[in-house]
Amino acid sequence: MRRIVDAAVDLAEKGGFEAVRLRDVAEQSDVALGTLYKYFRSKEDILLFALNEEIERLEHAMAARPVAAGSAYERISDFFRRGTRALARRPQFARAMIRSMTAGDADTALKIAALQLRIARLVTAALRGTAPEITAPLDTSIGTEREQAIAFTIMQVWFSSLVGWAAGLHAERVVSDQVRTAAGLILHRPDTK
Amino acid sequence: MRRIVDAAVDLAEKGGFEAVRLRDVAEQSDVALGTLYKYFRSKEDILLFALNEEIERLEHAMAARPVAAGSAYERISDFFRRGTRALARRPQFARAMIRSMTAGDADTALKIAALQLRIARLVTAALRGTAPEITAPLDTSIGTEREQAIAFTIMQVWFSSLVGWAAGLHAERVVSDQVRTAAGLILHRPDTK
DNA sequence: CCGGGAAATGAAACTTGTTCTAATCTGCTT
DNA sequence: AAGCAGATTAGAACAAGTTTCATTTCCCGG
Repeated sequence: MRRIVDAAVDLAEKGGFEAVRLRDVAEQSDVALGTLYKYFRSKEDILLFALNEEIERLEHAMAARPVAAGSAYERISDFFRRGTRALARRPQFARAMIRSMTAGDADTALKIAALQLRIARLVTAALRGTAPEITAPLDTSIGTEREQAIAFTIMQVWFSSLVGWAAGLHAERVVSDQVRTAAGLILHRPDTK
Repeated sequence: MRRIVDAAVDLAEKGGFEAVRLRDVAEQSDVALGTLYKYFRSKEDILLFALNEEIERLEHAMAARPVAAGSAYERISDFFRRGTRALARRPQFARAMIRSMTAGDADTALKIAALQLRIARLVTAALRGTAPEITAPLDTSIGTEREQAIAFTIMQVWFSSLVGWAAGLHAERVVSDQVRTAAGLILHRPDTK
């Protein structure tokens, strides 16, 4: 199962979503197709599992080195810049994961909702300038209602922008810029630039 | 070609994206598969063509009855409520179109970028409280830079929310609410509720 | 009326995600 | 050691998007 995910990630890094042919994944991980489908319901399911691990990594990185400097605007900008950078470092792989997020079947939608919560916790922490409590149960709500609304809204902007990036519509920097613009509008930055 | 789109829309209304089987589309529109692929590059291409027509319809509706009442916040909320309602009226069909938007190949990405511009023009018009100039060329920019940033940001929130709705994650009202929340944060509404 | 070329057709082939099946293997219990 | 349950395998089969191709139809200038 670890081998399955590793093989899928390996293929995704090389050629993106389409390159993750399940027959290849099965062969490269020394597993039969049937076994693969015992562990994962679909191709997207495998990549979402990988995405989950990436988010865990991001959680630990943010817990180890929280964005502390400056205003809320600066912290939010920095947080998403780091997150975007982490994705753009392996563009094909990131594209594959984003593609999996937009599959749109009810089955994976629930898993994505859970991922959203995890990220929202990180965003809210960055907004408040505190370290995220990554060991707390997911339904522990932090921040005021207003802070949660801000975090969620900027996450949505990030998601939209990432989808555009994944489709090849614009570059990594545009993603950071669009998020920063949104943060500026919400957090009353004078120079939206 | 009209027949092709009509057949695709008909099937999409009944069963969503998966129900649009190209063999069925071909049969229902009395056309061979090869002909279908002469006019459209892919399944998504057909549905994006339909989406384009929907946006045209929205343009005319907004030009005929522009949202004029109240504050910028109220106009924006009303605009997106109307847009969301128009989609939710034929949920399966809307899901299919949204699914096509997230396909993520470079080919369709450009078409989607053009659609974005069209909608952005409507949003900016709603923001300013003017009627959209739907006959002007698309690259005519209206509004200040700040207005364009606001329009674009709220569009991104709308898109994210629609993707969630299309995946069955939440109801139509949640889409309107999330957009309203974002508009409230940006346009300084006291009662974000 | 005729010939030529563009467009459409029908059908098969190919690809890849997903499912199914019969055979085999593995570890555990008695 | 025998036997059984459950996991695993190899491989076929199926579904649907996409491509290909030989043949037919259609239209139009001469």
